[in-house]
Amino acid sequence: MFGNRGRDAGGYRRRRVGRPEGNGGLKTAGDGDEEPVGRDGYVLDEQVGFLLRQAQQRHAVLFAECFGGDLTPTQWAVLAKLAEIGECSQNLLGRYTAMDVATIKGVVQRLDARHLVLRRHDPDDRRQLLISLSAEGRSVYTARLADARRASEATLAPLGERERAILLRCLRTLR
Amino acid sequence: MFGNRGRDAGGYRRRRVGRPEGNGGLKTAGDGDEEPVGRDGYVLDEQVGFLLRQAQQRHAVLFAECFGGDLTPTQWAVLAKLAEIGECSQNLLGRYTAMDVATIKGVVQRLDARHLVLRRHDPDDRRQLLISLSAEGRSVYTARLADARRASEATLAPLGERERAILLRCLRTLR
DNA sequence: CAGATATCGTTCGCATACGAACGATCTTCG
DNA sequence: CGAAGATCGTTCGTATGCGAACGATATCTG
Repeated sequence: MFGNRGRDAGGYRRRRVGRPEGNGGLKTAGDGDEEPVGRDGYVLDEQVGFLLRQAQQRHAVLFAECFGGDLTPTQWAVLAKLAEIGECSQNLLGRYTAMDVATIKGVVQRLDARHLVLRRHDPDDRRQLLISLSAEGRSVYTARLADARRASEATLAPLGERERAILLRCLRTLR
Repeated sequence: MFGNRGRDAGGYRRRRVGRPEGNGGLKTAGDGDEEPVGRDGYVLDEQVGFLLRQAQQRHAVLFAECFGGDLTPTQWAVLAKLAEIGECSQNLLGRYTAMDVATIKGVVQRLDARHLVLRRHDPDDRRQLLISLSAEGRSVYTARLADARRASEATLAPLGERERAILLRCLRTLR
């Protein structure tokens, strides 16, 4: 299904982020070592942060493919969390979905513009803004659940059962 | 060293992205199941994409701590890659550092504003913009190498030797 | 050589992502 | 009650991150 993994589909080369294959004739500065160490033992391609960023990029592409473009991963996260826990203050919602107060504000704003969420002030605490799924938001959530599963599945596709479990456990530990 | 992991240091609560502990009295909509499945078997907190995003957030915090605020992960990636491969076209540099053409442009621009990189036109191919480390950029790279190592180390700290190796291998596979 | 095609860098628009500062409101404690 | 401290939402500035469109240039093909 995701056979060629969406990269370099044929004779032409799309403008996307992808590793240049091989070491296209580039001389690695600082020669002399036989080891696969590039410089000073620090190789960017082996650093967790760099790999994490790329893994997330890959996931973002697959996610967009599965969802056909509308609904970003963060927007979906908000919908899914609201479906899980029901009405919730914007602040708490941000913590549940791992978003900064400024970030969650923008995401909710865009979802509200599409009438997928409802916003109302908490009568008991006038500081709080309570967010919940609208009827349309709930139906969108239900309709897109299959896409979300496909996105996760597609991302983990290159891994076996055991590797998937270990990866998820490690990521949860790092979190 | 990073004992409390920078979260909720004491009596006050900083404004940061963090999981709310426990399930603070929230009723999970859709009850009846004993299983740890929240709704329809889809639990946001178990999805790769969500975990990847949070792992990267965590890394970003640790990276910023190790680097004292200046130099973002992407900026460091550019410096490190340039140190590895030497002068390079902006486009290729972007591919090596997994950045979009528009993104690498901004990063290089900011590094250039700080005189850490040099830019010159390729005389043989007037489309290309060749990027390289300036003298100052190289010394910054050398000086910060220890910080970069600490950032990677701090991120992987909660994992054992075997887990680290597996995680890195899995991430590379997903990439 | 000339047209088709590909590549490179730039720009624009949009969507995260977060720190910092701010005012409004709630809670706590004297 | 009243001041101090904490929390909530908003706004601003900065930095990624990517798609799309554009013009300039290089390469390929007939």
